[in-house]
Amino acid sequence: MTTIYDVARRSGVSPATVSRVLSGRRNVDPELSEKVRAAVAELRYRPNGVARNLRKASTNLWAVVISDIENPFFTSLVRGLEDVAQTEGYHVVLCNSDEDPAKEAAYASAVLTEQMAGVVISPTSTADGVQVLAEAKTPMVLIDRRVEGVEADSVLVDNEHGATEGVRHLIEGGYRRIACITGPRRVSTAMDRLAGYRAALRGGGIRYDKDLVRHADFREAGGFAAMESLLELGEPPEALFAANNLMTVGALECLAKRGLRAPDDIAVVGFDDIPWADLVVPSLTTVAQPTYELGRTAGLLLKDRIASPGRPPSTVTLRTELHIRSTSAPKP
Amino acid sequence: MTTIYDVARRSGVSPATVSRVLSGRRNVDPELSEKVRAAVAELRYRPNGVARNLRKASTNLWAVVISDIENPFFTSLVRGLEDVAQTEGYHVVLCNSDEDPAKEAAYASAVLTEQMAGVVISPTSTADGVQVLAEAKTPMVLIDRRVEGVEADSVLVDNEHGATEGVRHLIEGGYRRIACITGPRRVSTAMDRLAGYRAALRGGGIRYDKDLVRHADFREAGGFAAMESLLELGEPPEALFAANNLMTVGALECLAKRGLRAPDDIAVVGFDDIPWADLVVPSLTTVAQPTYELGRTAGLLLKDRIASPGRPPSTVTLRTELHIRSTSAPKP
DNA sequence: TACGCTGCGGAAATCGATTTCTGACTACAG
DNA sequence: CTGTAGTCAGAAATCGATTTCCGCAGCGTA
Repeated sequence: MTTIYDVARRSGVSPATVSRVLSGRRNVDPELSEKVRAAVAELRYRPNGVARNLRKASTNLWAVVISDIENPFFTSLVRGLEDVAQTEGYHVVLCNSDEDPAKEAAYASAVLTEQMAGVVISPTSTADGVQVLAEAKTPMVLIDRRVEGVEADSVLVDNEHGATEGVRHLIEGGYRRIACITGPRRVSTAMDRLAGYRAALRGGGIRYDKDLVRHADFREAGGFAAMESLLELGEPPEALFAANNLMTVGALECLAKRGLRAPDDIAVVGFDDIPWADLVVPSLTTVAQPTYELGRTAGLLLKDRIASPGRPPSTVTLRTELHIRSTSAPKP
Repeated sequence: MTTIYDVARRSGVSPATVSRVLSGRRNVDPELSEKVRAAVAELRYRPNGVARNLRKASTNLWAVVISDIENPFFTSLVRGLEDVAQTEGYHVVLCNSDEDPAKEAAYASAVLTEQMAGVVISPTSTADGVQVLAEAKTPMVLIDRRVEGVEADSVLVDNEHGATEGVRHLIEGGYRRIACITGPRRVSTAMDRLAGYRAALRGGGIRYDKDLVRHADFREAGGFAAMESLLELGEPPEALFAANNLMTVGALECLAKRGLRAPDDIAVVGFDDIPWADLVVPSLTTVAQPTYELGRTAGLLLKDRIASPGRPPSTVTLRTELHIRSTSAPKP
């Protein structure tokens, strides 16, 4: 490998001068500067980033810790983050935690030993890794979920409002027996969306019936099972509000398997958009989150946090958007 | 930050001994060893990965250069890669090239300066970055596409065979005027799938008609436009074979917009599975690629390549799988 | 003329770990 | 009792850049 010393020797200057020419952080005699550039080109010199990182005590890596890149919600979010990272000169390290606190903690540990510049993280239920990172004062942005007792920049979505809007839309369509499949009790988004559901019922003068609510695991299989159990009720629901994309898909599969159709047999509104929702027939009504924007905003916050570590933490809340399609058509 | 020197001082040994205790690469007096461990715990010492990387002249980073993580094909592939990386002690840096050779080259350059351990790359049309990396002898695995003149491990899919199977299935359904929307001429997968299409026609005794073939850009808009142009033919096609997922979606959107339905007005087979293809009504017949497996295989090859750099390059070709669903139902 | 200030290049310290080299000590064979 | 091989701890070199510190030269001002 050619080093800065090789370049220095070749161009008859000291390594310090080479460094100064390349970083442009100090004036250098144009003649020497030219010689250095020539030597760099001739030797095809490429600085060693690791050595630079060591000296500078920082890297240009951001970690993004999410539960699963295959979930379209995170896919798009990561893309938004990567676009910011790229323009700001960072690289993104992808970390799939699979909702496993141990994996989250392992990644957090890697963030620290590898001296990464910052982290964007969607916390698992116990947020083990978040605690470690907070303690180490690593620049960190929480996305999607809040964590009790941790002061950090966050990018959230107005889950309660979004859920309310989705459920209100069903009520306005004439549905009154509306079921809800939400996520685990320990996850803030699950509880917020449930709260939104209840608020909408209240607004519509409908009594809350806890038999119509299921807490599943935010996964496809969980949505499927929850739907099955709802259909076994003596008086099955007329409509369903499902609190994330995977559980919505699971519920739809359950309906398909039973030969039931939306909205004729049961109307459906799902939280989270799914790709090509328009192509699904009947097309799915969703409470869409601005996922790309979520990632982009997280990136911008992280950049600011790194630039001014002392700044008090800020929380950005983005709005959801109700995409009315066919599965929520009003009652005939 | 606490360093190995702090630990050494605290436990009354030399830094060398601390290093040996922690790496376990040499026998150390159990008593000293115990002292070191105690000091590590007390000081909450965490080795500095950057310093280690510098000394060892290698990092534990893999780059994965793909065109767009939002394309489900790559999403799943990246997940497969990350799973291998995790078990092998590597981290994955995500690089979206957007099919732009300049971006690809920029990422290749970053791979070199950051001393990443290896790269998994889906080359853009001119493969600028691949050339740079090949020249630098960086451990590299090509995925999805071949590159002329570059000897490297590759993981490919039997594109020609998959395309043949998909088109043959249409022929068996009684369709004879079958159109094909494929990708750019410079991309190997586009040409291989076109070759498969032609082979199937030949096998079915159907004359190849170049008016029924469109070269688009592998994107949604391109598929849409290509479909429009096919529908404007004096005698429009009875069936369509589209050579990737995004163009298939674009074509379907075009059909939807015109009020045409598959398979009644035009039968459709698409290359690449799409998520929840079963939920789309009518459900889409696809030539599915083993995308997760593709990423996993690439990871395993990369691991081997790093372990034994001298080994001659190997190519793994995986099989596609025809998923017969509704859009290709036989002609009545 | 003397003094101070500025601009710029080079020597050397520095970042924090790993690893080579050296020397002390032990054990065992002759 | 001596010589040799083997173990293991510590001193110091090392990875490759950046940056501090120092010294020299040139210029302006009193």
